[in-house]
Amino acid sequence: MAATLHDVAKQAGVSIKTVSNVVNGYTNIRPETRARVQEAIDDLGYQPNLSARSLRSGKSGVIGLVLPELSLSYFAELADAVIARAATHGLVVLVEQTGADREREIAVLSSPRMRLTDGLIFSPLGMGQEDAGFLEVDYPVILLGERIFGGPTDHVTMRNVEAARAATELLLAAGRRRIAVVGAHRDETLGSAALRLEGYRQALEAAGVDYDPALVSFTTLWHRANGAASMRALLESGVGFDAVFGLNDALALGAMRVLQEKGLRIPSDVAVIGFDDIDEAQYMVPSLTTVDPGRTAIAETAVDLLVERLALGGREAPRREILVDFDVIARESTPG
Amino acid sequence: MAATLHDVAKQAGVSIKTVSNVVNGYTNIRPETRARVQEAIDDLGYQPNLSARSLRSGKSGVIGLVLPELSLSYFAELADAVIARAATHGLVVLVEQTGADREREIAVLSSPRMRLTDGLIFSPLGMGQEDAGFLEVDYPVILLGERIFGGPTDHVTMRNVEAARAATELLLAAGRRRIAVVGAHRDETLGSAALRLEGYRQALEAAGVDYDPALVSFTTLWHRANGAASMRALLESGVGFDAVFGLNDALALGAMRVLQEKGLRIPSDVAVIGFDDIDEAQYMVPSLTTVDPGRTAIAETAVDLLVERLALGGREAPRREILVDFDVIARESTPG
DNA sequence: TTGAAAGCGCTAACAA
DNA sequence: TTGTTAGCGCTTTCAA
Repeated sequence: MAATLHDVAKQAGVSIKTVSNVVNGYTNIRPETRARVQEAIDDLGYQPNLSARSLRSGKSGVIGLVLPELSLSYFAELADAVIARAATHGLVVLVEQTGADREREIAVLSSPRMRLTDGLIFSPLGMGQEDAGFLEVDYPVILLGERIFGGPTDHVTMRNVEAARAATELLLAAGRRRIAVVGAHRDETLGSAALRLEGYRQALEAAGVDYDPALVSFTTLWHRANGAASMRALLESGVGFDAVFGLNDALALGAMRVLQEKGLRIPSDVAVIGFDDIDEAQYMVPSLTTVDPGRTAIAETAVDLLVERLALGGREAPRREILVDFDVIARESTPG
Repeated sequence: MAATLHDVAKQAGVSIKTVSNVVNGYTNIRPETRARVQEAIDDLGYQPNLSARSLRSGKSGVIGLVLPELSLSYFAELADAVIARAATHGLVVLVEQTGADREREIAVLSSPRMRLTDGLIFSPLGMGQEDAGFLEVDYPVILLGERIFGGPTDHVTMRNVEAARAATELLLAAGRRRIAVVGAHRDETLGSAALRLEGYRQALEAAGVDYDPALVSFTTLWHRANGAASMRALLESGVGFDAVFGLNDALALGAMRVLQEKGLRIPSDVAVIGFDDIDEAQYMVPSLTTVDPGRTAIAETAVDLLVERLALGGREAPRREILVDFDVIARESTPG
């Protein structure tokens, strides 16, 4: 049986309160008392019971991270950064996967399973603007991504439109005019896909290049396999193109694989650019030009905002909308 | 303020025990009572307080997953599978990263931060056989990996030696005789690196091929970057080789990148095989021949074993050592 | 500076 | 079938 505050108090010949004070590092304790208590703690191998502490204090020291799936490299690297940052605040992270499914995303927000977290970092992929109401919960939520804007919570996101525009402009600057897009979503006006497509269109328009819908291929989840399938469809459709904008890196890498299967050279025949700057992008052949959307900054900002909310202890504070900076990283898959 | 059992009981005009019974799905309740209680629960939006439940019952419904880092695709995919399997048991997963650092691995085992987990799935990379004693803790631990054998806990691992031997044999069968190894660790007799190297040596010996230490390159963490660096060193050393065994996929992919930079053709000049079968392996150009070490089976077995231990409620049971099956998956990076 | 005691919300033993 | 009650281990007033 694990030792409790009582056991320590008895052994040290002090009251339970004094032990608690020592454990929690309060200052006003006579040094010899502290020493005696500490000795008893070490002796008994006392470890505080976090459930009891949490019940009493209303805080568990656990935050939740809700994301589509860890098998998507972007989210794995995001989770890595979130957990690392949380650790610097003394917080641990409970990770939930939703499979990008709207129902599961909504369910997790009111799930008793998540009730022992003090707050949530929430990255939906299935919910849409019309679901913003579900974010009204009685614990702090930091929203990530671009499925919902102007919701009731803090929000950390990237400059999708500007970044996608910059990516497209890099291709245009290289003289490419027939730029295919892999990964668009149908009937969306919000979400990463829609926003990045918007950036693409803005860049075309600014350059005086016509938008050709035949160059845009649609898919659902942004896996490598879907990038490969989309590229096959584009090639079979016979529509000509001299560049590809993968709306994320996994799509771009899947597409690149198919281009090379078909004997097309990158970047001379077809230039390729991605989005996310996942680690593997730089080890491909050719290495993938991409956009660093500020993933680490997003993760760290999200944790920091959540910690601030937690410190508020439920008091109201204006919601914040944070946009992190991006970077276009030129590698071998684009000319120049 | 969130509703409690008391509030629900008052509203429904029953005792707190009855509400508890309804919440926990006990059977012996009159239907109309149940209905009345359920109505009050819905009405008040009652959600059980998990800290209180956990304090009282001694179980939190949370398991811990301790791994080196989520940025390594192997561990991201492992975590994905662990979380998914845990969900089928109604458990949530707290993820901790150790950075493959021995001190941090040891620390996490006795960390109060992990005290609210019911048990741990523990995948060390820094600890060694001599640290087995640290695994003697008063909660269930399922050990993963091959750093410690014969320890006090259940253990789920892969057939490293046999799988590495099979991988090497595939290269030998293709007529390769100068097989370089990327990712070996110095002065190790245990651990994935040592075991896979052992499998490599066994295959060579069985085929009557001499072991040439000059073909073995050493590194630390199994990142793509280290695979690339090792391959550069091998090429600069001038030692001739016609095949490469990357001790994991990330290393193999990093190596493959450098081979192609240098204008070597895969597999005609140099065949490449990896280990792990991470998702991206099949989208490389050429796609990577590799070993599927049974990652999903490991994850699911680990969760199931932990759930069994949890059900035991601390009663003794013989420790188990589980070896999952592997598969060699031939793709384009090897001939034939 | 330290102690006594209440109570966080729940489960489970026991009673009715 | 339902109610009463003790107490899990801790933090936190309030008092000494």
